Amino acid sequence: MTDTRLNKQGVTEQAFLAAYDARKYERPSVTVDMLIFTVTQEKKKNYRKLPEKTLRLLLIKRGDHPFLGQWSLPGGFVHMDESLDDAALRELKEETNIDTIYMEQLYTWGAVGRDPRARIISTSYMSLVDSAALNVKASDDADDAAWFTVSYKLYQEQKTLTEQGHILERLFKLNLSNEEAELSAMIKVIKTVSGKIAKIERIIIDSQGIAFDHAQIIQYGVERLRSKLEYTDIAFNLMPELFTLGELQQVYEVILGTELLKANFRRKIAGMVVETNEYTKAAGHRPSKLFRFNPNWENTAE
Amino acid sequence: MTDTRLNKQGVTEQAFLAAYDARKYERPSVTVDMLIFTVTQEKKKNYRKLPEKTLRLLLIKRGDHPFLGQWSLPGGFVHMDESLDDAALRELKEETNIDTIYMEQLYTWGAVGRDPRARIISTSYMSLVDSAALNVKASDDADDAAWFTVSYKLYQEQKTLTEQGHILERLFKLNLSNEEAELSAMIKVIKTVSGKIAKIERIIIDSQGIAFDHAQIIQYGVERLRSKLEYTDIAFNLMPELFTLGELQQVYEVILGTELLKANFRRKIAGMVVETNEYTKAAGHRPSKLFRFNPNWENTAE
DNA sequence: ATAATAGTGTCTTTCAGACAGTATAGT
DNA sequence: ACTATACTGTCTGAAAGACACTATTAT
Repeated sequence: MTDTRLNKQGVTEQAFLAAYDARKYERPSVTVDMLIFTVTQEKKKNYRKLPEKTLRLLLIKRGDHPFLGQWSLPGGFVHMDESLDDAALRELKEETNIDTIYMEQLYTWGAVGRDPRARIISTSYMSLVDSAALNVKASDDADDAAWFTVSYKLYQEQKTLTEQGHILERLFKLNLSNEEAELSAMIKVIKTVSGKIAKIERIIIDSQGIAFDHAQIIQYGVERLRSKLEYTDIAFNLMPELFTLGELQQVYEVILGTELLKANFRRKIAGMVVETNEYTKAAGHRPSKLFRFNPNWENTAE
Repeated sequence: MTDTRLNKQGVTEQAFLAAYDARKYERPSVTVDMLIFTVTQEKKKNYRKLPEKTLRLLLIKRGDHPFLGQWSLPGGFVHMDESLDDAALRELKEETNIDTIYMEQLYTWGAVGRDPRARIISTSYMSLVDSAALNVKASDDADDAAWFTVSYKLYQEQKTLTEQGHILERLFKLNLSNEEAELSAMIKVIKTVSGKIAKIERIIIDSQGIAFDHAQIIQYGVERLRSKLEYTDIAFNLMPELFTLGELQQVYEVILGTELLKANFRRKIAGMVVETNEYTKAAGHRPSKLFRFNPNWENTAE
């Protein structure tokens, strides 16, 4: 349809668009930052014991200023001819070489001084990958990528009552470690309630070896991952095709940072899985049935 | 601290940053789009009946190409010296003249062709305002702003079983109306489950009078508002200082689009409110106690 | 008196948490 | 036999849903 209506300047839509020049104004740069999580197995410590699982995050060692030598989230600039999601998928593919993957937009970070180079606004994405599918081709890229074990805990909590409400300050400790490096950060989350108005503020108190504001982005991502684990089926993106319920429970436990009771856990996830006729072998104890994801699981959320 | 380390090109951080020029690359424009919700009262239809409440959204009539004459969300470009949040607050202030307000970032929209003028990436924010505080100074701005009644309903649902899972297609109908105009859109939400990989896609099927991809942004916002209503205290941002529990329930009902049972509703919100010694007057029925928000309500979520 | 809303009590079902018990492989 | 995990049954209490009942005002 050709719209022939005129605007106040007496110009048609076609002419208006042809004359439009976005470059008249200064614009920020836009990047995507990827939180790529996986869960890996350690070695068996004992012929009986199950191998321990750990939550891992992919980071890149910076080879240039700023934050030279520190670790940052993989990511890059959004091209003019690709959508935000496509840019995220492209970065993901570059780092992990996996196509079919769970990916979700998290949040867009837009503080003015968050990147010392220039005004850069960054949209963060979270994706979950099965480490079995990954190990085939990991970090074959030339850049200095490495997986870090993620630990995220509440460190201190303080509540102050005020006249109109209260202030809740919580200090979280984020630890990222592997054989090569040990990174950490403290993130302060301040919730101020005054009358009916509540405000939440997040500040990086101390960032050791983590570039930019990425400690905060990681904190946000871990919290989202934890909360979504409880009411969606995202955990299965971290699992191989076949798995035991014990392994699935381990994944929940390592992400949530708590122990769960077996009987209750099984009840909770019962509808999400389908049993197979296969069993594990060569365990120093009773073999367990293998399950797969139930693709007809009715998920009310999202 | 002055970092004197050199990168691979033998340049210090200081020199690197001084030479950095972001303008070398083409960049998209970044805007914020505001979803400003309020709940207003209709006239009493009967000396006994409570006045009906409706959920309202603020829209702006476009006075220029593209989408000339259609309605869009208020918003604008992010300046180079302000954060994303500050840009959103500025837009909010321009439209409503209110400072202390609930505001939350929703999602960032980054499809390539979403704006015919140029490559524009837009971060959407949702804010909730008390209509009582608002009516003092509403839309005094020169631009053509108006409040629209929001109706959002599931229209059609279709489930197709496939070999590896299923496809769930849901069609939602969004209606925005006031005395002046009647806008509508159909939004299709497609959830594809294949094996363990689930994908959600949202498409605008038909947008009548709503500019750009804003129908989709509104749909996303209404869904977020509904879900947050159930597990947080955001509803109180739509309430005046003092309110009756009946009024509060009306607000919940009009947003959720369902009727709630009084006794159960009261149980649910019991901890969030504090009673006062005041009562409503001149009702054609038993007067009701006035409540205020309980600022010491322990909210576990977020 | 009546129509409308205000406010309370309680039964049932569902679900989460806790815990105790039985089953079964490999060494 | 022992150890570590696999798997099941059931008690409890909390929360959600449904419904019935009483209270109180302006007209």
